Amino acid sequence: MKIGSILDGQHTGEEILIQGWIHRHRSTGGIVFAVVRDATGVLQCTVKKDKVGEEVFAEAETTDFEASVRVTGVVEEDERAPEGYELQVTGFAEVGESPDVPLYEDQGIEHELDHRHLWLRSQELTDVAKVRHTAMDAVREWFTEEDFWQVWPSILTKNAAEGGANVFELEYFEEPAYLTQSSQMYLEAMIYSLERVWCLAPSFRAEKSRTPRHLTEYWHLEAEQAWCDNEENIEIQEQLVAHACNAVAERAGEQVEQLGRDPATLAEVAPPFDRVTYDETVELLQEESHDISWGEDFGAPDERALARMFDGFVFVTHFPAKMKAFYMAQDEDEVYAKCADLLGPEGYGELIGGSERSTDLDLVERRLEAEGEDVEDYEWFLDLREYGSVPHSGFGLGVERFVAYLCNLDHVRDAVPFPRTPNRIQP
RNA sequence: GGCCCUGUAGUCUAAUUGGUAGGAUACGGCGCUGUUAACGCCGUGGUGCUGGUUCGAGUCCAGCCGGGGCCGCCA
Repeated sequence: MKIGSILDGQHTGEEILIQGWIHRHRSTGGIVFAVVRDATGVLQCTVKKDKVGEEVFAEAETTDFEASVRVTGVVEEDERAPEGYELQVTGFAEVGESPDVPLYEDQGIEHELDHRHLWLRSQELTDVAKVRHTAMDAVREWFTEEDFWQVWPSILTKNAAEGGANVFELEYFEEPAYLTQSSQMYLEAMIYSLERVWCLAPSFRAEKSRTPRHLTEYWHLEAEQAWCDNEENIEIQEQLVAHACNAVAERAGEQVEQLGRDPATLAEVAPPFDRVTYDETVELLQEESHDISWGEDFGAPDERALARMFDGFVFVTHFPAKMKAFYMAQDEDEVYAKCADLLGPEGYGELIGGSERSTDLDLVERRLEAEGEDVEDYEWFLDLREYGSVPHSGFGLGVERFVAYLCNLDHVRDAVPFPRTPNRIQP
């Protein structure tokens, strides 16, 4: 029997069996209170010595925190129990003992990360996992509803892309290869048959970034659409994000509330989001005495200031083309890129980077060369512009950053079960 | 790549100008028939490593190792 269904009042008065782990354990001599957790909730099990006999009582009294147990008993409504229901125990069996489990109320961050495999049992990380699941579920259903096909690109690649030296290199038999930083180029290849595609794949950055917004391995939600310009691209993003926020509010409201995020704020998220151009943003920041001039990218403090000005999600559009990636479409003067970054509320920073893609074979080649890339490695990508080229756009969302926002986390590492940071690859 | 902080029992932490390392929690034992991170009493257990300064180092210095925060880079 699942604890959740007991807490829903479906089994009051019945004798049932639950299976779970010891969440709390108290004893007053003649009564043991064992609070048992399963994936659906926690339930207090009350073991009375005069009801169960010496042997069962001893088993319940000596069990450990986090031990796994099977408990039988009669469900009763009782206001003295933490959840309003408790199990009057008739049988108690430990399945797996748990001597000296290194989990405590007051853990330092180092201990917590060293024991991440156990700390995942905490209420907080369980709530985050459920919210993340719900958000990704919502994303999938939105894409399907909007005629997008989910596709599965390769993770091992020859193309460094994004013009970065920050790739993880590995030996692919005798030749060097890399872990992907973005699936974009593979998605672009697939729009010629499926037109609208999306993927959820890991991306890797070999960058020693130690900030609340960076992981070396993160999950990248990317989409690419044929026959789509920058404007429509933005509309897709805001609808997708709004749908996911609304779904989380509706289906995981309890979890986000527990994590300190008011579900109502997520329920209210709706398109259209605010938009500002890069030029306007620079002016706004300069008015607030930020040290920024035209042609410079925004820093984290700039993004936080912007978040305060707009109170919600905001798109910053039309960045100077030379600041942005080689594949972005540009205006006629080649000054601005047809792109948009989505900044999250409350200083969560850049959640999405997206753009219309350039179909100008010549321009893409020039930009690649300017970034010191070997054009030969990109032949296949350039081929896409050679054969049946089509206006198209796409974007990439940082899943952990989005989940961090949904869950009110102060660091993206808690948005993923096993965070990878520059000096942590275990557990 | 830049700036800053930090390392004391299993865990969280205290220790004044350098002077016998204290508490909490966990764990072990005893007690307790309605606990809510139960409680009461008793017990075990500690200064990351190497060197230096000093009569004396958790404290000051150097190096090493570990960890964290902020920024750049980006999602």
